[in-house]
Amino acid sequence: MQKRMLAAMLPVGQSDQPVRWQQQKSAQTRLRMIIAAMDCLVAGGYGGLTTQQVAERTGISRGAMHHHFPTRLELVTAVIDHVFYERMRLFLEDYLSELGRSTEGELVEIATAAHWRSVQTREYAAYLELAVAARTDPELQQFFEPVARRYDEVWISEMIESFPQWQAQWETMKLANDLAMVAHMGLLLNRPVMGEDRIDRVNALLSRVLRGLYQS
Amino acid sequence: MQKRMLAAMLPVGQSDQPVRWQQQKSAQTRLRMIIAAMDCLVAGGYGGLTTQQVAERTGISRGAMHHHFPTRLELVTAVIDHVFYERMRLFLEDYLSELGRSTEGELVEIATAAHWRSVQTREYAAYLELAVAARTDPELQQFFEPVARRYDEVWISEMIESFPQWQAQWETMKLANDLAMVAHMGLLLNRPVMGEDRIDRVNALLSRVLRGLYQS
DNA sequence: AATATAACCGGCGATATTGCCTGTTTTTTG
DNA sequence: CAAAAAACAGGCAATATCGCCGGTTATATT
Repeated sequence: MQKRMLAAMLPVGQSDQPVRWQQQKSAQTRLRMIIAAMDCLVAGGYGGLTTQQVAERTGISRGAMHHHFPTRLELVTAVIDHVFYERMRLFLEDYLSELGRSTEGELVEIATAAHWRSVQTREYAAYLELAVAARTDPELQQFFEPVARRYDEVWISEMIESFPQWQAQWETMKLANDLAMVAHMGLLLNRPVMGEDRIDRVNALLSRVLRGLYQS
Repeated sequence: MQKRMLAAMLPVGQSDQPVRWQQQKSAQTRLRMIIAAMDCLVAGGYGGLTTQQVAERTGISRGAMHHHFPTRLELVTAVIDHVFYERMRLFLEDYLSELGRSTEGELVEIATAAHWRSVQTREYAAYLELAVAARTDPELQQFFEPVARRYDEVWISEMIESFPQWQAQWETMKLANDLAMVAHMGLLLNRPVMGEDRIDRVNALLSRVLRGLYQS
């Protein structure tokens, strides 16, 4: 099931593995640049995503950079695709491994805990910077929002198919997912002010609320 | 009660009203610049808060700007103070007026609805941009976080004193407030993707959860 | 092996932003 | 009324970022 989700979010140009040396090297360099750009986002926000920084972190010249991504926006769009794909991949990897490890326990709590862990990854931090910047940058918004909507749709549809036991109350499932999503994002942004203790209490309340939702 | 809250968040230099013409004019110009800076934040994020834009929106030259705020950071700190103060003032104004208008009804729901309205103001949008930028900008963080913590403390302490009927379960009150705070922030950031319908449903669920919290 | 293609390097000009500086007008003070 | 102080205007150098270009090395094609 997770393969279908990932396939639906796969960045363009990554579907077929390269065989030529140059293609492989090119893909590697592109990936290193995208990861460097992600690090720039985490370190300095969208404003800190500068071509010089990316080139320096990647270890290549700005000339080579211009060869792979002629303009900054093209790099940004590649980062957008990569971030959404990796966000979903890492969540599925973590969630499914946790699902196999714990013999029993509430699925809702496992999924909620996995989601909370997923928002603490570097990929989510980069996504957050892009999402916030897209609200005030029309150029970025133009490329970010469509992908964000597609990611949301894939997430919802796959959630429905992955939990057939709750298919009857899939509206409730969507609602619970939305609440966890927005609450976790808010917790992350308020972490410096709130502190870990209050965050843990809110997460405990959230887990209790979501569990109750499915039982009603 | 609200006077004490506001006094605790009052920006420095605004406690005594100016009497001289020049002082008054200077204060007016400074305020216009701060408001223009807020508009810049809402329009283009923290990166869009540029001295040229502020001067242009205010209608003064960059030279006059340098007279009132020698450096960009000094303007930003003034904006920080103003945003927190206005955020609290607008919430209290709206909440208290709504409290006097509706003869009965749950206090929790009225407060929650008022808080949801408060996060849709221009002042909150500016606060959000500053809060997000402060996570990756050490310079901004240095001035933002202390004020944010003080705002949080004033909010909590005043909440406790304003609702003596729930003083016995003030831990629950803090928890409920935290959940509403983070959920509303997350809703706001996910609005472009989620859409109004899902937001309304999450808000309805949130209201139901918070009401239940106080009754248990 | 020779040519073509791709990856990569370093530098240039254009643009934008910041801080500071000099000069002018308006208000306050002695 | 003259001098001092404050509000305001416009310009200049320093810095940073972006897009682009010519040239170089490594790889692929025939």
